[in-house]
Amino acid sequence: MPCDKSCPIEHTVNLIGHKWKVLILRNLFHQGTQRFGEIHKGIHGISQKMLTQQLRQLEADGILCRKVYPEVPPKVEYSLTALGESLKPILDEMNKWGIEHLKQRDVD
Amino acid sequence: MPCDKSCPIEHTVNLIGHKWKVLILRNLFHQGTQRFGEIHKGIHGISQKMLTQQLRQLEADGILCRKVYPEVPPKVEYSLTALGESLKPILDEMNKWGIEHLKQRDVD
DNA sequence: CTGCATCCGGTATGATACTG
DNA sequence: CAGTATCATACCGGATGCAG
Repeated sequence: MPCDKSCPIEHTVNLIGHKWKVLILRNLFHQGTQRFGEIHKGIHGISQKMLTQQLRQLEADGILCRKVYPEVPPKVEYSLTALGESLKPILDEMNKWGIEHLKQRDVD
Repeated sequence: MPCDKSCPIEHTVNLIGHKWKVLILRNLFHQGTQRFGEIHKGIHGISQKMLTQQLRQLEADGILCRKVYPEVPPKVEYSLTALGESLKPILDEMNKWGIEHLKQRDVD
């Protein structure tokens, strides 16, 4: 029933249903405003191209804000918008679940 | 800091950080135990192969249970395990966020 | 008839090198 | 430093085939 195109979960997934996007959000939630290189270092295994692509999509969806400083060397900062901040409860739940599940893993 | 390999969010993302997996979980949470064809119909745009692949991964990770009935015509049912059920709060938050955000969209 | 494995063509992704 | 361009590769979707 909620599986139409107006399904809330489907809508959410269309915006952040991608591994890298969640990890980008995690970084911004935890570190606040960050530069491109900072985010890149903080996410293990992502390529520059993929990071650029995902950042641009998140920006286009109004989840984060991209601020370019016209300097040399170039400096670009990314920060969460209000819409991005509103995703925090989801990230929190994922964090809580991960903690619980890692505890169980340790028991094994 | 939490960005090591033991980061809870990264762990969670590795298990369900995929668009189709979240939608599969949504279906099972909403409809309970379902057959392959039911899930396929319920998720718009997914191919049979992708559905099979994602279901197998979720099964391998212990999130859902696959039960084959040796009948003609064949029948395969998928249901959530206890581990899968424990993901519900995450789905709930995604649902809540989607509802809120769709409301804002309507205003536009 | 259902569930799913295989083959093939298009698309997305990763590694590297290069630019402003 | 923050990307872009290029190319090799891996992944994905669609059609087909097959077993039960």
